[in-house]
Amino acid sequence: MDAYLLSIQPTSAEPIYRQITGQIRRLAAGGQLRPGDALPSVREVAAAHAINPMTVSRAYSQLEAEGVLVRLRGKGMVVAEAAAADPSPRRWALIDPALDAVARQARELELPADELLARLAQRLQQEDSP
Amino acid sequence: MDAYLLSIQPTSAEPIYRQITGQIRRLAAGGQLRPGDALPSVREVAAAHAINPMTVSRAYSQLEAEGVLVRLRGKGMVVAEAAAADPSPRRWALIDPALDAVARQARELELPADELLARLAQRLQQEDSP
Amino acid sequence: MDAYLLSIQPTSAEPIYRQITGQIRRLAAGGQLRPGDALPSVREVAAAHAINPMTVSRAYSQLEAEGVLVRLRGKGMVVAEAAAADPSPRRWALIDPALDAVARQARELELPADELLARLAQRLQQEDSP
Amino acid sequence: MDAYLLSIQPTSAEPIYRQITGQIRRLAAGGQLRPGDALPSVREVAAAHAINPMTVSRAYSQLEAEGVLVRLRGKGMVVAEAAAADPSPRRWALIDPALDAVARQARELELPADELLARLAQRLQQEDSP
DNA sequence: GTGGTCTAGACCACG
DNA sequence: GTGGTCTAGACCACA
Repeated sequence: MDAYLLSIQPTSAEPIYRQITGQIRRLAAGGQLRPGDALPSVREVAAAHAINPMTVSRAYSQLEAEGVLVRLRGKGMVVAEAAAADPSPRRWALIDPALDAVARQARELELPADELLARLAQRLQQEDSP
Repeated sequence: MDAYLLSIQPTSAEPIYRQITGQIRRLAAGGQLRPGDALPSVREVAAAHAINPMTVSRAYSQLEAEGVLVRLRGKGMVVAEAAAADPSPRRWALIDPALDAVARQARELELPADELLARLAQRLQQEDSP
Repeated sequence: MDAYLLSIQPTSAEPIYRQITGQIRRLAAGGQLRPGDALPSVREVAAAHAINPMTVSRAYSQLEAEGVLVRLRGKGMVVAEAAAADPSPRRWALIDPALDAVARQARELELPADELLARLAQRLQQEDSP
Repeated sequence: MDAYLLSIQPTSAEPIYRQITGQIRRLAAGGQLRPGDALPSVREVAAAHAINPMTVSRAYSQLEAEGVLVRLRGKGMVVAEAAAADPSPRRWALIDPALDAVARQARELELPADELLARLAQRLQQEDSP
């Protein structure tokens, strides 16, 4: 995995270390990161995104505690065997909160369901191609 | 408006005051809160949800600064005249970030677009009826 | 809970933050810390043991991620409802690794079982009284 | 001594080189490794457990520095004459820290002494037979 | 008052 | 080379 594949937005309200954990967690659950795949080193990620190594280290440590990554001493972090692509139900569980939030906000804004779905469909297509 | 119409989850990652401002802002933008409508008093909201009155007050003050609410001496806060239901484009802008997040997460999880849309559609229906 | 009830040994091979997490985890599992009990603030613990607040904060955050503690915004950390005293089997699971280590080392050292048990029994009594 | 008699767990929290030094030190103190006994070569151990030869070499060097092993040119490492089975008091000293840890954890978990001793006794028996 | 986050820099442990 | 740990200090967000 390339350090630049992570998308870090330092200005976001979401803490940097949480952006990292969330993305890696989802990439592993979705199968784009497979058991045994090596992750970019803490220093690589830190340099690539101009952030502090400890911030990256914190994210990796948390993923290790969750069982998503395992530490190979002296070699770095790799995706854990136990973190093979999640079965469908567990993957949906990871996106459920975001879907709930969208539905609630749409109801509060009284936005029509059909157009909402159309807008989401458009985004899903756009991001598929590139 | 009834104090209990607000949905507050103290354990959520989203700060309490932001849950309040977000919901009121969207209810006003969507037209469910109309100019002149009275809001529950700070004490009512605080008591109803067992949260700190200062937190509610802070949310109201921020909405006042935004022009969504106005403070009527002795009567409390009411929805501002200028906060009539937003035209469509501005309303969509309020939900765009949440849509972006869903699309990005779905791509990372490699979730199929059709089922994702079906799941969202289901939630939109469910929440419409009750 | 008093900040001084934690036993911190800065010279130990075990990292400080792990000493904290281990002790709190076991005290909650054993019922000496009950759901709702407040923990000493990060700053209190740091001052009491002359360690860096961030070290304490790191331990608390990890316990929150595990579900042992919950954060009450602006108030501090309390023991989670879900962290009521563990049933017996789960508590034993927490000490199993240490028991395994003792048994393995005793076998390697060819130490007699009866005297080993006697020595452990003695320690268990000593620590019970004070 | 056979290379496979060492029990190495690369994922353990205990560093690999320390697993090696600890086991050999205890086997020598307990008399299962006697002065003059040959140890498996660095390459054998490394191959048998799929670990880095440097790690094994480092463990051996440390044991040599302690006087547990001696390096015989062309023959490899053998147990030192001075490393005859330790007298009882010194052997107990090697297991004391582990006993202390068990006692402390048991107290924090509020586990009953009698059952704890029973569980340890069971492990000591089980591991004696095979 | 509470905890959260990040930085900068140091030192260590491991392979 | 790898990650781990800790410190010191700053600033922020929340209640």
